[in-house]
Amino acid sequence: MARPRRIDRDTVLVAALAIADADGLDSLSMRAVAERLEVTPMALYRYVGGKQELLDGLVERLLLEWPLPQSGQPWRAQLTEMAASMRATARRHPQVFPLLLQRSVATAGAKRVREAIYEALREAGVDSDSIPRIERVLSTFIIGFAASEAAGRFSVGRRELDLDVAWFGESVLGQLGVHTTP
Amino acid sequence: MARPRRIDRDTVLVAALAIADADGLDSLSMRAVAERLEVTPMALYRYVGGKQELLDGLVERLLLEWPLPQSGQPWRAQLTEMAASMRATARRHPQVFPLLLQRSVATAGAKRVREAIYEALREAGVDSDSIPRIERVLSTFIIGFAASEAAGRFSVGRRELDLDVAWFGESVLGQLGVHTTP
DNA sequence: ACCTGAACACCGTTCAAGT
DNA sequence: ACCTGAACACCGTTCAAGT
Repeated sequence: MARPRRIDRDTVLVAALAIADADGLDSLSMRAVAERLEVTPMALYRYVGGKQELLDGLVERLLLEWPLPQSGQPWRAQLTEMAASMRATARRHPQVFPLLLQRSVATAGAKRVREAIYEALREAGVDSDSIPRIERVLSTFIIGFAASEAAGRFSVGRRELDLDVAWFGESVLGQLGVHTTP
Repeated sequence: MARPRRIDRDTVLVAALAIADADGLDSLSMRAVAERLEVTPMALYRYVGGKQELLDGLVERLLLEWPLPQSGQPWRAQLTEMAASMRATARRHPQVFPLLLQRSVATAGAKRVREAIYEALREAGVDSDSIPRIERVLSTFIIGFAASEAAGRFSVGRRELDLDVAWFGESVLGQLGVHTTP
């Protein structure tokens, strides 16, 4: 007998994200998600394989819902905007964000963000052999920086951190001519 | 009645690190540490305040035992060596390492490493106002990179990652003249 | 001073059953 | 097809007691 579905995968992930944001990653349990959805813990296992897969799902959701910049803009503005929205996301989900550095780069969500950076680098005229390397450097820095900021690792204020990111951009992006096809 | 001490803070942290390295962070519990030390879970609470403080202690141990480079070497060699030993530590303790990005920069261990980088930057002739900013950029990149590498986030091999770090160093350190006092 | 014992309020997950 | 119930083997931590 087909019953009406009370929950689905997305309902579960949304509830999990809400709990993590409100009460922290330590309070995020299968049982807490179940309670919030007014369902038995075991009902969740149909939609997420278990706790680990739940965490993977959260990261993937963050990546897939990322606002990507308009590709009409100049490449440098695109990259700057992506860096800013990365930090904004980290501030919105400080508990979940650090997981980004621990999950593989091979998922659909990771690929989506990576391709946007590739596109900006192509528009910058970067030699195609150098693109993957530069993307790894850029994304690793900005994710690490945003995670650090969100976790309160730094001892200086937002203004100073804005300048840190600007300085990094100046150093790395300002150099891209070296790798540019003439 | 004074009894002989069966364990101390360091014994506890060493046991915890061993468990995390062998079985993963998920298997690291107060109870598991206690069992390994042949002691009751509650005996640990005299030496570490609780689970959170245990994790803080692990990070602090990693930072305090960091091999710092000889200060006789050229500044660039010092920084390169620190980056390499950071990645080596991450590979040795892949489970604990990512915690580095989530813990404050205000502890004694963090200060010790930071001062070594400051020293190298001073020897490079970097303007003293710029030093803290450059240190944040360098350490955030290299910790984020090492954590990503250890967690298997990247899809390319070690050789390629060595080149990533070299490229980053070239971009950022090669620029330091801009901030150098004449 | 240092450690134990018992207890409380939690976990993730399996397995069989209900509709 | 979708969810429940009971159970198992775990957690971190408090509180009072033992030596």
